[in-house]
Amino acid sequence: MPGRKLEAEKELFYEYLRQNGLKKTRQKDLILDTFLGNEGHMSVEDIYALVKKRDRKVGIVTVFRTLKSLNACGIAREINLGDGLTRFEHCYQHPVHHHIICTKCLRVIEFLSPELERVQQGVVSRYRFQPLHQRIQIYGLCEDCRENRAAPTGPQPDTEKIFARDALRMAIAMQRQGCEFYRSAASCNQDPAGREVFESIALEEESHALQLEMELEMMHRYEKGLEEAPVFLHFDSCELQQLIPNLPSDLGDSELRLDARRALEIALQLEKRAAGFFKDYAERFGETEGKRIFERCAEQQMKHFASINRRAEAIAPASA
Amino acid sequence: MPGRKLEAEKELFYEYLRQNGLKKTRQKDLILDTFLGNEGHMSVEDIYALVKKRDRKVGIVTVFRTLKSLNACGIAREINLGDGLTRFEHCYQHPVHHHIICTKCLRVIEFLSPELERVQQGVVSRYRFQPLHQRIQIYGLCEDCRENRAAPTGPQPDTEKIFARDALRMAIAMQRQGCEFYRSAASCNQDPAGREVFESIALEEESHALQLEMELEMMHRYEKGLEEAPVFLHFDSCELQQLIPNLPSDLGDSELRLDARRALEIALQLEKRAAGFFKDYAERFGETEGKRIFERCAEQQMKHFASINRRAEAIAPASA
DNA sequence: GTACGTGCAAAGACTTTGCAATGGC
DNA sequence: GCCATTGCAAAGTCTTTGCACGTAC
Repeated sequence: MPGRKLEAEKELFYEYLRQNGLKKTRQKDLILDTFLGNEGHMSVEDIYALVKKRDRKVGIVTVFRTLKSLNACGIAREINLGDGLTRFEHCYQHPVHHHIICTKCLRVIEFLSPELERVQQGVVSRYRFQPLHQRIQIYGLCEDCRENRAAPTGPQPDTEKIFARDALRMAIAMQRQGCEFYRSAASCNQDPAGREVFESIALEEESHALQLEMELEMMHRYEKGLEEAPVFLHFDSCELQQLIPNLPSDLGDSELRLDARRALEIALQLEKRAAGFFKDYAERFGETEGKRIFERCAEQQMKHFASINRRAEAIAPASA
Repeated sequence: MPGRKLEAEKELFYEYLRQNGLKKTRQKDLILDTFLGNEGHMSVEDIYALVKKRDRKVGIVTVFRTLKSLNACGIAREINLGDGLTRFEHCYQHPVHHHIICTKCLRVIEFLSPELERVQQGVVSRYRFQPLHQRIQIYGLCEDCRENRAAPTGPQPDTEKIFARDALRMAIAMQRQGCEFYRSAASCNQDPAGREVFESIALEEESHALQLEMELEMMHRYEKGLEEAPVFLHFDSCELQQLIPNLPSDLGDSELRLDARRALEIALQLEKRAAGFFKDYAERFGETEGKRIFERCAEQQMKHFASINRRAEAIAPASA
């Protein structure tokens, strides 16, 4: 599985070479391999040192030139972490992100925050500015350095994996929240048929949540250290909360009475919103595993929507 | 008035020199003057070119060294706008801010967004990271470049002035909102004494708003181009809206009936919140004119609070 | 008079370019 | 065989350092 991605990256590079009339060489291959085999934010010198270990005859100029190519074809991204060196990070199927940099141990935390993006979008739009790329870097001291502890040095899972994990976590949170909503709606509902509807949908949500949790479990098993890796995608649980429909509370809370049809309508509302929400999220990201998870969730919600809709139509055929 | 700030900056530099056993020289003075006399984000070369016009014998090394000193004593701030040059911007009594950079015309828009700050703070705190400084830069195309217009070249007012303007604008918006609230509360209120209270407070707010507006007017008159300068401080009017108390709406909206005492209590609530709000804002910024405006507003709101409080006590002496 | 300041030149750090030999295709 | 590639050296860019002379205090 991880090998497949490596292959895809190499193929992408070769394709780039072909399309530009460039040639495949031992050195380029070696540099690509070295770059792909190392996570983190490496300077030219870093990569040169690693390459030299494998072939002492490679020149640093070739490393410069090859990294420029890797940058051009979307495998590497040139970044500047404020130390005057050009550094390169993995770019292929990695979401664009921001950096938190410890000025003491030089550890870099990558993160993404749709809320930050939203606020920023609001700002630039006031100037009618068209943003093309951005640089958000926060410098300071990490917890370990502040407390004079050694930073953990184990191999870090790569950002795409962490992003996928966080996407799954978000999907699970959504599913769990839906589940809880249907359960509480069922328990409040005095109408037996409506209650039954909520209960059955809660079960469906539960089963989907379990499925996602299992998937997350598998992911953790395959990827060492993934579970402990710091959060990458910051999502706001309030955002999820807002998708939950309000139960009609004109009556006292305990006197809720929704028949099957009304219950199904409410469920349709939630499923539709959730689908839209995930679709929206999926669209924010370039081709990544996380994006695919969001897409899948949106699809699944739409399917659930459709199945609930069929049920609603069976009760009372739709008008129009 | 602007001369006074210049003097303060020079004095700050001389003080720095004295405290570090360094010497005051013709060259340092010339470089400081040149830096202070030019807004914008100048590279060493830029400043060197300007300095050379006044004294051909000055060396670029001296410019490098002097700018390092200016950076060290808080008059200049070293920034990196992604073009590989170290640039310097005014720092003394200028709020820290972010940059939007047009990659075509190289124009730089400075901005500040407390909301962005808030989101960012939320992110770093999840990593228990202690942020010390940050770099937020958005690259893209400005409106003028997208539409192939020439960028306006008039002299830009400096950021501190624009910040002060925006602080005033915010204070005015707050005052206007309060005014509107008291007016509408008065018109809804069926209790004559309560209505009179709201009306009189509305007048006080109005007078304060007018005072601030006059101040803004003066500011515009003294500073060419200030009125048209793009927004620097992005504040969210919802944030202001949230300070407005909800009128008790247990009854129908038109049946509001608040006696003088209740009306005064509601006014106290608003004034207190507003004072807290401005105090909070003032605390976010270093020594700048904008900060002082926020502080003054907080004070004024506290005074208003006290005066309303006296009125409330006159009606019914406070318990405890 | 002492010690920092200055400006020149030189060095340093990072990156790019020129060029002759090499090696894909 | 053509032409991109490579690795060396050299150059380029931005910045800092070394040093002898100058000058502020």
